[in-house]
Amino acid sequence: MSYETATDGPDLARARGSKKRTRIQAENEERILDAALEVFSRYGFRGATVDQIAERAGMSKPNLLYYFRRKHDLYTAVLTRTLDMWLAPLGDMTEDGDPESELTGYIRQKLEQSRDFPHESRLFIGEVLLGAPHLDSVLKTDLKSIVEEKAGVIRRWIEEGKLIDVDPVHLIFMIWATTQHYADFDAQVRSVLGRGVEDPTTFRAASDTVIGVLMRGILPTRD
Amino acid sequence: MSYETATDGPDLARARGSKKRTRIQAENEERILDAALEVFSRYGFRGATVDQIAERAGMSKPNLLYYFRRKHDLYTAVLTRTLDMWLAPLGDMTEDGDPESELTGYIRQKLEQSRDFPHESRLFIGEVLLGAPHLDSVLKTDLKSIVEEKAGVIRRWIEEGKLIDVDPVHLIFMIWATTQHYADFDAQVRSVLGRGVEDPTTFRAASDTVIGVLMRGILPTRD
DNA sequence: GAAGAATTTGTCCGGATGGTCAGAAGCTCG
DNA sequence: CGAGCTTCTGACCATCCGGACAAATTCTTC
Repeated sequence: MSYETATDGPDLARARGSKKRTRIQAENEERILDAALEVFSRYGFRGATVDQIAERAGMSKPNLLYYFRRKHDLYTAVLTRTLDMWLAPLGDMTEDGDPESELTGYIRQKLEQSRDFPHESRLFIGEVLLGAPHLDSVLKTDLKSIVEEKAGVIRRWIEEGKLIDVDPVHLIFMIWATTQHYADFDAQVRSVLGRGVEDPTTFRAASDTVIGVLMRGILPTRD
Repeated sequence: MSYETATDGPDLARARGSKKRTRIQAENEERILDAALEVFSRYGFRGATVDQIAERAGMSKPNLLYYFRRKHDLYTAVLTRTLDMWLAPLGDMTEDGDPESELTGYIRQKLEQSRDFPHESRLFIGEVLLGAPHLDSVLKTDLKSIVEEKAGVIRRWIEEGKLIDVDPVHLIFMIWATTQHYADFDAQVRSVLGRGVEDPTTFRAASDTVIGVLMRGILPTRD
């Protein structure tokens, strides 16, 4: 005879319809997600262990598993939370306002993201590296559509003669690549420069160079 | 009583001084390294299993371990082999010849590398992502020195007025980032475009955009 | 063609790790 | 203050995986 009063954990309970989150739940889930982000981004999905995450979150493994029943659930949760933030700056880029300041602003935001949220960036690239098995569908829908939308904006700027003729999608790729580089390849950057982007001097040089070269590369000549 | 005629495996034998490699050794080590590259680049060090690599190499796990006694040895071997190739194009860039064709050539080579050897590129980034534990020392010596050398070349070009004033090291980072993006973020590129760089049209658009924007971004105006 | 070395395999081991489970402890609210 | 729910834990299990080993098989060489 099984123990009748036992529950199935907060996730399942909520999945069944009860929508309340207790104070303890909210706190712990937050702590767990933060810990998971750090560990997953550093060691990858397989490299991370549940014990490790639990320890960093300051709780026992079974207790962590009480909140997220499978390692995989936890990973997905962190990933989803991250993707939203990752995409946010692109959404800010609007057709009003001139291309120069819009694009410069976007690039700067991405660089700041790399500096301030390297874990998120690395978590994301780690997933993509593995072929994006957990968010393939999201990439093919959400990501694709926002890229297409913004590519449209850029294309209109080009038509108006405000930018030289470049492939908008590849331009976006270039922006992503050059900005994320400072988070994703942190170890490499650090080996060569002796410091990472968190160093103000490095950040300055990086943003001047990236913004300088990219903008010069796409703005019409008018010197 | 142990089996007296048993050997210690080819690697150890060679490490002890005997320099011969049998035909079988050469063939198998090659097969193993190829298999290891594919598996490691796809799943990362921890994600890859020795069984998996052995299977792909068409041999049993103990037999693979006969050639590389530890998973870690195998990983290091693949990584070293890869790093050399990864750095090669940069070495080709020489101070003679004009900056435009030298840099354009370099960028094109890196793009071709991304297209033709994506596994190598991904293996490398996977390692860097994890903080480059296995090749930290190599990065801090070999990589650092070649980057500094080439930064010097670029700096001289700038002094001669052949390039605009940019930070050479960050420029090199930009080139690496934009070119490797097509290998490392393959899954993302594919989600957005529906095809990867192996597609000639995509490759064309990518190289036109990357080379176009970067070169326009650093060459002095003369329109 | 046989001695001896190189290569290959089946089997096994121990540690790590994801996940389970029964119950203990803590909260909350009447 | 105590019933009933939520939260937490120690102990445990099954599986996966790197690696060891002894012996079988295949090469090489004389």
